[in-house]
Amino acid sequence: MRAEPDRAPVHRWDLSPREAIRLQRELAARVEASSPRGFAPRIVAGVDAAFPRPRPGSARQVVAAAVAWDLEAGAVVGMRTVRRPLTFPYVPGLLSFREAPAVLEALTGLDAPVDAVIADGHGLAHPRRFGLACHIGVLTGLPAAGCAKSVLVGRFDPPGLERGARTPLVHRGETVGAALRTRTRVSPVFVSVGHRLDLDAAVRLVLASGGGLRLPEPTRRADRACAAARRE
DNA sequence: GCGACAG
DNA sequence: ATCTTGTCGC
Repeated sequence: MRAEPDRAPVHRWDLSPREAIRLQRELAARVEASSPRGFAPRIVAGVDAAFPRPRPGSARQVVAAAVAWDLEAGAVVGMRTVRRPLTFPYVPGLLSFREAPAVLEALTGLDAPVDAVIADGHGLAHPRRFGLACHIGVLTGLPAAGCAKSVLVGRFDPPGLERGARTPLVHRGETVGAALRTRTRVSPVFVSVGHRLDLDAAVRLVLASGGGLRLPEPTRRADRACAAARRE
């Protein structure tokens, strides 16, 4: 994604957990849960982060990667990795404050026109309806979906065993995502809306990006890129 | 008060 | 997420 000349200014990241929660409540109101008219993504970016064990004496860092995947060509058309000092602890529900700063730099540094983003975490399937995917979506303005490997909040019944089978992920009486079988007989992933998408579109995006493996191809590539960037 | 808890 | 030994399957 090419950095826009006049993007909305980003907020600060050096917040206390308490301030972070307050910010989430504010930004949650900006999430749009409907898809753009005629939404037909061609290039989807997968983003991921890793945390190399700190070398004795040095500070912890976060390695983030963004990979642009062309759905039509089935090929990587852009990639970017960044390393930044780690400034926030892992707190369930506040993952974006740990990963998003680096992820956003990798994403905005991508030299390709991104149509949508898939983050490895939740979107609306979050205690305050503002998971990592929402944060990335709202700050970039891009349609975004969350694709997590395990649940943070909500309950679900096991979906059918074939690829594409899905059941609702429900939290406090509302459907916040879907348990989706991306591969026959393999444990489901949890898809939720990040921004500018409805749940069906998010599910379709994940299925369209998953070449038969459990995780979407863009996400796998981003994970692989992080692994490669870890030791450098 | 006791569990649960994305990555 | 990261660490970490052995084990199972293609």
